[in-house]
Order: sequence, then structure tokens, then C-alpha cells
Amino acid sequence: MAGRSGVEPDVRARVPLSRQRVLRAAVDLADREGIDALTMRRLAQELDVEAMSLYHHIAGKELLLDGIVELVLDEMQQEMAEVETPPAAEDWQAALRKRVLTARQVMMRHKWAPQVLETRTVMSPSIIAWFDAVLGVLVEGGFSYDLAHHAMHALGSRALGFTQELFEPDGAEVDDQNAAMLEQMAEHFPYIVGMMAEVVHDGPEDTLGWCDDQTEFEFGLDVLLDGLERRRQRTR
Amino acid sequence: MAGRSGVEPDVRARVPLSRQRVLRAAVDLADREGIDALTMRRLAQELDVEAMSLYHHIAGKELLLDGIVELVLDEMQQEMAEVETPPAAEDWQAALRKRVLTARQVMMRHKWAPQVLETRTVMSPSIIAWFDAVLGVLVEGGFSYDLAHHAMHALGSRALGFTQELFEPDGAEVDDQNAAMLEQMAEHFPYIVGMMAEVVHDGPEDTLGWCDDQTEFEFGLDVLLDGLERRRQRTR
DNA sequence: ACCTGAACACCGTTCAAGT
DNA sequence: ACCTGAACACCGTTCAAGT
Repeated sequence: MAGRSGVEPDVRARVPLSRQRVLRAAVDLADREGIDALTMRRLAQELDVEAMSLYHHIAGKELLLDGIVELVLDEMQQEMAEVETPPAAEDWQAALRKRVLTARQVMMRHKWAPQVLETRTVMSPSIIAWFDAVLGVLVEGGFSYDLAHHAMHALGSRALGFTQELFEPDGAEVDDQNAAMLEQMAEHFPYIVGMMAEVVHDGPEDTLGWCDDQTEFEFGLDVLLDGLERRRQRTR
Repeated sequence: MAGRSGVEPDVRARVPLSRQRVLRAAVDLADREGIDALTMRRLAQELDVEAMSLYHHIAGKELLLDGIVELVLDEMQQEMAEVETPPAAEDWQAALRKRVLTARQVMMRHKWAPQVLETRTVMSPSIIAWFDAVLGVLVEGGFSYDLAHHAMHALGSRALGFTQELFEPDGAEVDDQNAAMLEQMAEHFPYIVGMMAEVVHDGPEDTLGWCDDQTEFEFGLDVLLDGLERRRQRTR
């Protein structure tokens, strides 16, 4: 009894380090405190270990980033395995839509992932596997390899469930203070001001985050899917 | 004569620092040696000055990055001013296509710009101006503000002339060495291997960079533009 | 085989001091 | 007003030493 509670911190410290344990801790840390908090030193601290110990399991920071991206992609694949999807040969648009929106769900749990993914230079097996699956949907859905190739490029990062969120709402509230500024803006930016005036007011609390990311993501995805379907039919 | 050549380094050093001069030097440095080379210390060195002197003209690293992005956007606007474009009311697709491809041309001169742009949190006047112009094309082209708003989201980073280049070719040559590996891959990634086999062989030297970025960018752009036009007509 | 401490060569930034 | 040198609190990583 005395021993039980007294040594608990030591017990935790005793769990041997491993590549898997380091990577899981890194993902957790990035999820909780953002990607900037993920430094070798901080991560070591999280694992009750010295920074240099990490290098026995992961060769460096870049390899660490490769590793956590791989973990996220594996999570996406696992999610796909647990979910009902229509066969691609029957309805490729529905199949791909489901796959992409599943990817997006996972990305939402790891907001840092897109940013890190962009900086990767090598293609891990996990990312190849994901692209292969997307490509599979297209090909089984009746795309030639040539058109499917173009389609992959057109989808771009959307195939992985994200796009550049340019001007993040980020608390861009349209309150009285910058309502005055807005009026000043109208002269130089008539269209943006016009749009804000017309689009914003559907529900008072929607004013803050007047762009619903999920809706907009799906809109863009559907424009692409529809456009690709038209091109597929044209080449038959 | 003796004075002329002897003091030239001093003359250069004498040019007073200014926000503009610092920003131009920063863009030059990033263009030449990549964004990682752009550190406060390195930039100061480039200007024959101590790192701390920069802080009298630019308040910090983040402000520096804001500044160089602004310079790139101004370059885009200037390029647009010098170029012939069809009036949006006549052919909005051609007008927007021209604008986006002009943006892309500028981005190609500053490869680091997309990466830096993504990390900006505040919206500078320059970026607002660009978005306002894009929005203007849509509205003058017959879009309702509501549909134009969705369209902006669908375009995403493409409105600024770039997209995530996922798996950069990066010298991914299909030589004999990884041709063997490819065969091994076929089992796990049948579609990608199938696509490579079928799409790659249009010209021997195209094998290296078998994705023509410009062509693919325009393909994706056109799928979006066509899809958006269809939705515009549907809501008339 | 695994972990550590000290050290190295970098960062961005603060602050007091120079002109 | 503008520039500087020293210093601070961080990085990632190397290396020799411990167990």
C-alpha cells in the first residue's frame, strides 16, 4: 500500500521508450498545444526523459514529423475500414465523397496535420496507400488512368480532407467597432463589403463565423466531383 | 579615382536602412536561398548591418513575413494592371482564368510565398484587395453574392495562383533501380502502379517530371470554373 | 543497448549603451 | 533617431561518457 502510491511516478518513467510511444506522445502534444510546442526538448520532457534519448528511437526532427503524419494517415485508413461505403463501380461520386469527408474528420482532430503534411518531401507508404485507394475509386468508377491522373491533381489536398483555409475567421467579428472601419473599406473594396452586407445575416449568432467550413468544403468538393463526372462521361 | 573604388563598400553600407529596403532584401534572400535562409541574423548580414538594427524598421519576424507577402501580392496586382483582360461582364470565366494564371506566374517567381501565406493570421489590405477583385469578376459575371461567396471558398488557394503540390516530383525518376521496387509495390498499390505504367510514356524525357504542373493546375481550375458556371446558370 | 550531461552552432528578441 | 554589443531563453544535434 505504501509502495503502491509512492512509486507511481517511477513506474511511469520505467515504461521503456519506443518509436511508437514517442510518436503517440508527439501527436498528443501537437493536438493539445499546437505544432509549435512540439520540440524535441519539450517532447522529451513529456516522456520524462532527456531530449537526447529520443534520438535512439527516431533519428531526428524531420523523421519525427514524417512519423506523426504517418500515424494520422493510418488513423484515416482505419476509420475508412469501419465505415459503410457504396462500391465505387456503382457510384464513384458517393464513394469518393465518403472517403474524402472521412479524411476531413480525422484532419479536424489533428489541426496541425495539413501544415506538417505540406512540408514532407518523401512519400511514405501510408500516403501512397491513401492515394492508391482514391485512385482505385476513380478507376473502378470508370475513369481512364489518364483522366484519373488529372482528377487526382484537380482534387489536390482535398483528396486528403483539407484545403487551404485562407482568411481563417479567427474571431473576425463584425461588431460596431469595425463596422465603422467596414464603411471606410467600402470605397476600396466594394465587392467584399457588398457580400458581407448581403450574406452575413442568416441568424444573429452566425455573424461571428459566417463561413461554415464544413458546408464550404463540401460545396467545393461537389463542384469538383460533378465537373469530373461530366468529363468522364465525355470521354466514354 | 582613388576614392571612387576604395570606398565603394562603405558607400553601400551608407545607404540608410528603411522598411522598403529591408523587405526587398528579404524577398531577394528568400528567392535565392529559400525561406529557411531568411533569418533576422542572415538578413542583417545581407544588408551589412547588425541583426538588431532591423527591429527599428520592422517590429519582428512575423511582421517581416507579413511584409514580404504583401510585396508579392502587390507584384500580382501590378502584373494584372499591365495585362489585357476581357471584361468580366462579358466572359467572367476568361477574366478569372487570366487573373488566376497571372497570380500563379508571380507565385512561381517566389516559391516560398504559398507556404508563408498559409501561416499569416491577419488579413493585409493587399490580400483583401486581391480577393475583392476576384469577387468583383464573379459578381460582374452574374453571380449572386451568396453563390460568389461559395465560389470563393471552392477556389480556395487557387484564387491566389497556387494549390498544395502533394507529392512534389522532386527527382522521383523511374529508373531501373526503383523499377524493381515498383514491381514490389504493385501488390499493395495496384492502381498507382497501373497508372504509372499507362500514363508515363509520352516522351522519354517526360518520364522524370511526368506531371506537368502548369497543365494540371489549369485542368483543376477549369473543372472548377465550368462547375461554377453551371451552378450560376442554375440559379438564374 | 539504452540513456545522459555538457557542449556546439544556431534561433528571435530584450536591454542598456553608444553616436 | 538610428545603430550596436552583450546577453537571455530558446532551438536541433553531436559526442563522449555513463549503466
